[in-house]
Amino acid sequence: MSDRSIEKLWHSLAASGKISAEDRDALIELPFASRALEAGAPVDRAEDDLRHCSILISGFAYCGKLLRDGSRQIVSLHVPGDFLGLGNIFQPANDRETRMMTPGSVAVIAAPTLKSLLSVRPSIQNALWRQTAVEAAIFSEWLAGVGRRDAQGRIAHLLCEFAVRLRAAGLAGQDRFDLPMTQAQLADATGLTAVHVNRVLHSLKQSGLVALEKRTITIKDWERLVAMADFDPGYLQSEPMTVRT
Amino acid sequence: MSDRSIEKLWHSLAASGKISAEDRDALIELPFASRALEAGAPVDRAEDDLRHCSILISGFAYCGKLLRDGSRQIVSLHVPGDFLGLGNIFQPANDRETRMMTPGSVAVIAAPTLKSLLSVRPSIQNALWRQTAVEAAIFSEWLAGVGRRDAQGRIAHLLCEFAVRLRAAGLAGQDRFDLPMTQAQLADATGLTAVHVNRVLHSLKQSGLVALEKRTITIKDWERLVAMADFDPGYLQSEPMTVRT
DNA sequence: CGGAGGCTTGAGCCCTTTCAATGTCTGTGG
DNA sequence: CCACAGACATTGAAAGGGCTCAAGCCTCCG
Repeated sequence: MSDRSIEKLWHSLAASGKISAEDRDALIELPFASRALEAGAPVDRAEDDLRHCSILISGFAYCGKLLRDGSRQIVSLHVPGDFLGLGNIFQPANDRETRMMTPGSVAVIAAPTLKSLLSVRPSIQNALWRQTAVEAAIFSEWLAGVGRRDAQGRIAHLLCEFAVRLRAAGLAGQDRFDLPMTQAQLADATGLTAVHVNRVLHSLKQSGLVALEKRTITIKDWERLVAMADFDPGYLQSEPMTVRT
Repeated sequence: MSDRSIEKLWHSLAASGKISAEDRDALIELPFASRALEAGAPVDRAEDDLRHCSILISGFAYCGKLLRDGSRQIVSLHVPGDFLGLGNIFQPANDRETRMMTPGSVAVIAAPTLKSLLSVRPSIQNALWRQTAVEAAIFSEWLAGVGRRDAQGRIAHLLCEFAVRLRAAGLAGQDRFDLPMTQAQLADATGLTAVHVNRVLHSLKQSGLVALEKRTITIKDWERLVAMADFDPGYLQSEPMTVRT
């Protein structure tokens, strides 16, 4: 994997735990396979028997669960630097699909290879555990939203969360960013209908909370949006925990 | 912690990873504080500055998120052997509450103490990571349910999941078990209303899928219930992953 | 015996969905 | 440069699943 593309991962791992230079080197040495992907392309094609994890280098991705009736629930959104399919280490999940929302690239690594690294480098294992924990926290936050917030609150919450995560990844300014998903995907992420997402989006606009131009969002009244979403960004970060290195 | 009470934990950890006898001993030696709790009692009272984790020894518990408007979303149910508040290791969560659903007991341990054990015993860390991963998988399953299943599907799914988890913990027979929660709690777990939960429960009964006596559930037609819930138990288990010991 | 928490049931409303059609944008090929 | 296709966005009307409100009931327990 090129030093260039690993930077994002490095940044996100370092943000979530103490990792030594040796850890970093060990990570870089791994046999990654870089893949460029188009928008809509599945990320975790399991053409061989091995399971894989990947690191999102550029672009945005989502992970969704397919229900038997054909509907879909998007359960997570991913920004560059995120691990994709970490759960594949423990469990195969045949009803999940991870796809790119935009063109981008990933670095793929076979799960067994990653596993053997982890057994030698507990601090990396710790960092990945932490990422799983943050993911779980986001899940439960979404769960609360879909279960107990109305449509406006859900959309508002998703906008808040995405804005914060983009800023953390250094990909967005203060209150203006590109929302790289269609309204249908927004609907699948919030448990709504594309039609209703459209209406809610426009009601947010008419209320003066946001501005919409194509897929660029400008948050015009952060305070009211946060209030409407009942948004508290605490769950997105986790403070580093000391681990013997 | 008594050898008796650690058995459940031991069982659940061993089920999720290779743990050596030394690991087991190291775990038992930890300074646990055993606490008996009444139904409805909060589990993670943070009366001191330290954060705590606990292990549920007996009884059932839930973890919920409180929304600002006073509503609540229960995000997880816990059976004996589960770790409670594992997320506390990484993040303080002031909008969460973990409470007992029934009388029971927990073994409490300060998070820093647990941390220091983990840094010495990677395989225990691995087992806890795995438990976090399973929890995340359950979250996302619930998310899909609340987002995309109708009320009947959600209730049916919860019943299926709980039955399977109880059996895995050795606490229930084939198709008959005690559901240790009120209909209001069921509602908070499924994103519904207590009133509607009541109606759905009775419609399941009238359809001949389940029988209800007080809070004892008998699943009378497992196949149709699974179909209605679109239930696939795969996400509840994770196969052990080899780790250097 | 009284109170509290939980369960049950009914009626009406509302948010969201469904269905269906139209509009807009972008890229492609003639 | 225009015609066309396809994906996405927008809008309206009507239906429905679940909610709200409200009352009554049961059961346990002090």
